[in-house]
Order: sequence, then structure tokens, then C-alpha cells
Amino acid sequence: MALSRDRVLRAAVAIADDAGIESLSMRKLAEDLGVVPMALYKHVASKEELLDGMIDVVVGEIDPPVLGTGWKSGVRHRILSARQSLLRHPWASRVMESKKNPTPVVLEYMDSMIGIFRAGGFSVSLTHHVMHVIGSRILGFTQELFNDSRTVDPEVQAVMLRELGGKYPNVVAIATAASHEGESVVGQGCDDQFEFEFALDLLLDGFERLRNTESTSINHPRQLE
Amino acid sequence: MALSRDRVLRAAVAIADDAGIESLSMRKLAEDLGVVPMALYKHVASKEELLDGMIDVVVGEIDPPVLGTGWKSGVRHRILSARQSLLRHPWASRVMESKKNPTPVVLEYMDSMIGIFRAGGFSVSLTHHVMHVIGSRILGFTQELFNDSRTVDPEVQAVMLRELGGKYPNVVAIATAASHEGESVVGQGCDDQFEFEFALDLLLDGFERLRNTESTSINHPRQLE
DNA sequence: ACCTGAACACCGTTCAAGT
DNA sequence: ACCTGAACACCGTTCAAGT
Repeated sequence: MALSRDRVLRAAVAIADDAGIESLSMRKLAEDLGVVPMALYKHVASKEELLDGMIDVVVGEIDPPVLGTGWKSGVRHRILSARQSLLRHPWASRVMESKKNPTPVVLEYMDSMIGIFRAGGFSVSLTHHVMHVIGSRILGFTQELFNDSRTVDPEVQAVMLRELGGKYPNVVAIATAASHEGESVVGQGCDDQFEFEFALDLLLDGFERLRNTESTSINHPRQLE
Repeated sequence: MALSRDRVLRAAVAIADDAGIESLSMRKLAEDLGVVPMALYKHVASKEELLDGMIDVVVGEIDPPVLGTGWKSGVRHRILSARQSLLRHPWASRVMESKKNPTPVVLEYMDSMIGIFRAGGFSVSLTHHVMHVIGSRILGFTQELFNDSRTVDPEVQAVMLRELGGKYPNVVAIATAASHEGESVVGQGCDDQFEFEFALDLLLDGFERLRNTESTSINHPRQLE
């Protein structure tokens, strides 16, 4: 019955699910919990942090990675499970896209996804491209991960990286390799234009292949599993 | 000097570009224009309609389709130009995703994109799948286009379709073909789960091909043009 | 008939006053 | 020391009063 961060987050998710994210206000949330608005601020520092916590609830519902079934089915199941979460909480992807910094839970999700590709024999560099391709499709936060590295003191950055490397080794490996020219540990982040065209051409080539084989196929060129 | 819809929209886009979409309020916009807040409501019915108009400004900046260079380069240039617009106006994709109904300008953009694929020899059905794949990447509104068709009177729907068909023949062709079982003109819209898996598998197959050929290639398996 | 100030019903968050 | 009501600085939009 006592108020807790968990109870606050779950009530907020329920409001957003039922009435839409635009109906979620601190005052409405407090009312639903039978509490004075200011009481919420003991469990979340601000509405911003409330939204972060709500994203973590959604990401926490994604199935853990299934190991030993090959990278392709591993990634496939993970992404389809993520989609189920996002369908249950339609506000989540938009909220995710509106934030500049991923939460630890989101980083953890990305790290384990990267791990699946690496274990499947993908090079660090190819994994990086591939994460860009699926990133904006499934969870729209990848591109901004290290985008402020230019304005950060390189020494502070190195410390940050070493610290993060303990918890998210795969993410750090990708981010480090992203400096194509290698002038610094992280460089100026990765070449977004390159990544965008990489993804675009991957799709266009796929479209071309489908078009060329369509005559030998029916309506749906691919079976549902 | 006189206030006009166009001047209101351009001022709103300027605020969102400079200070972020969260800084855009009717009151701030009025102040920037040297006008009392209520004066805006003669040119836009509500903030919602203001946002629609702003999206139209952004979409209006996308280059018109280049004809006669083949579907692949046509689509490629169109999408890269759309990306430039969205980079100039970083708030635009999020606003677009938050709306349930596309504006006529957006429909027009989709219609001409579909036209490029059709002229390039893509079947209606394949064009439909392919639009789903790029839709959520480039402009995130495709999926919701006809999602309320179940709750609409079929007769009203038929009239709507005939009317729309004049302006957006390609969009209507795609939407009509989307009823896989053909029980009604539009049916219950298209099978989102199928479309999602179609896109996912297209990407996974592409990843696999890249992985398999990576040993014979260097860092970037694909040249920038 | 047109225009607009004040008002209404909200926000997220601060802060001082009360216990 | 803790808790919280009132207050502050905002919203989008309505509406009646003024011209």
C-alpha cells in the first residue's frame, strides 16, 4: 500500500496505456494513487525521470535472449518480442525517440543484442552498421548514443568509456570502432550519412531481388514461419 | 506584414528548429509574430492543425521525383532528399509519428513514391510490402493510414475511396489490394504482423549475405556512390 | 461584425509555512 | 526533520465584453 517507485511507474504505465501518453500528468498520476502531487517527487525527480522509468518497464518486458539457436533466430525472436512490448504500450516508441540519452536498461538491451551478432560471427564493424539498420526500426535511439562526444573533454570521455566497458562491453566495442579515422578513442562519433545510405542500399538491393524473383512467386514472396 | 497562414507556419517552424518543439506554444508563437494569441486562431483552428501545417512545410521541401532515371535511383534520391528535410527539422519525424491521419501533402508524397515503384515494374502487392518497409524508416506514418477502416460504414468507405482515388490513385490501389482475403473493398486493413515480419526477414537476409561475403571485403562492404 | 482581454481549466515544480 | 498546501510561471482555448 505504501508508495514506492515501482508502484508509481506501474500506475503511470497504466494511465499511458489506457488514456494515452498525453493524458499522463503528475497531477493525474498522483490522484490515481490517492496521493498529493508532491508525494511523487520522493520517488521520481521529475516527469522526465518518470518517463525514463516507464521506458524501463516496457524494455523489461522484452524476452531475454534465447541462446544456442543461432544469431538469426536469436535476433528474430528478440525483435518480435520487443514488438509485442511496443504494441502493448503504443506510447513507448515515441517517448523513447524523444529522449537523448538511453537508460541503463536500454543500454543493457542493446548490449545483449550486439552480443548475439558478435557471437554469430559478425565483425565489430559490420555489427555496428547492422545495429544502425535495425536501431531506428525497432527502438529509435541508437543514433544519438554518443552524439555529444565532440563537446566532451577527451580525458573525461576515456574514463567514462572504461567505466561503461565493465557493464556494456559490446556497446563500447562498437562505439570505439565507430571512429573510422581513429584520431581519438571515440572520434566524432560515426558517420550518420554513411550509416543511413548503408541501410537504404541494403533495402533497395533487397527490393530489387524481390522484384526480379517475383514472376516465379505468388502474392507473398516469403513464407510466414 | 499582415498575418497569414503561411507566415504563421513559417514562424512556428523557425521556433521549433531553433528552440525545439517543446518550446513551441501558441503564446510564444503569437509573441514572436507581435500578435495577441487569439489572432492565430483565425489562421489555424488549433495547435493540432498548426502542427499539421508545419509537417506540410517540411514535406514540401522534399525534392520532386526525378523521372526517367530508373526506379532505384528515383527512390534513392527521393529518400535522401527527405532525410535532408528531416535533418533540417529534427522535430518533424516525431510530430509526424504522433498524428493518426496523414495530411494531403503527405498523401501526395506517398502517392508519388508508390508511382515510382509501379512504373519500375513492381506489382501492386510487392509495392505495398515495400512501402511498409521504408515507411516506418523514412516517415513513420504509413502503418496507420487506413487503420480505422473497421469502424467505418462500408458504404461511406466506398465513397471515400472513390473520392481519394482521383487525387491519390496509387495510394488507393495499394490500400485496396491490402485486403488479402478480399471480403470487402478495404477489408480490415493489412496484416501488420505480416508486414513487420516481411521487413524483418528482408533485413535479416541482407545481414546474412553481408556476413557471408565479409571475408572477401574490407571495413565497408559497400561503396558510397 | 469583428477583435481581444480576461478567464477557465489545466500543467510541472518551487518553496515557505506548518507540524 | 518531514510533509504539503499554496503559489509561481506557464499551457490551449473559450467566451463575453468592448468596439
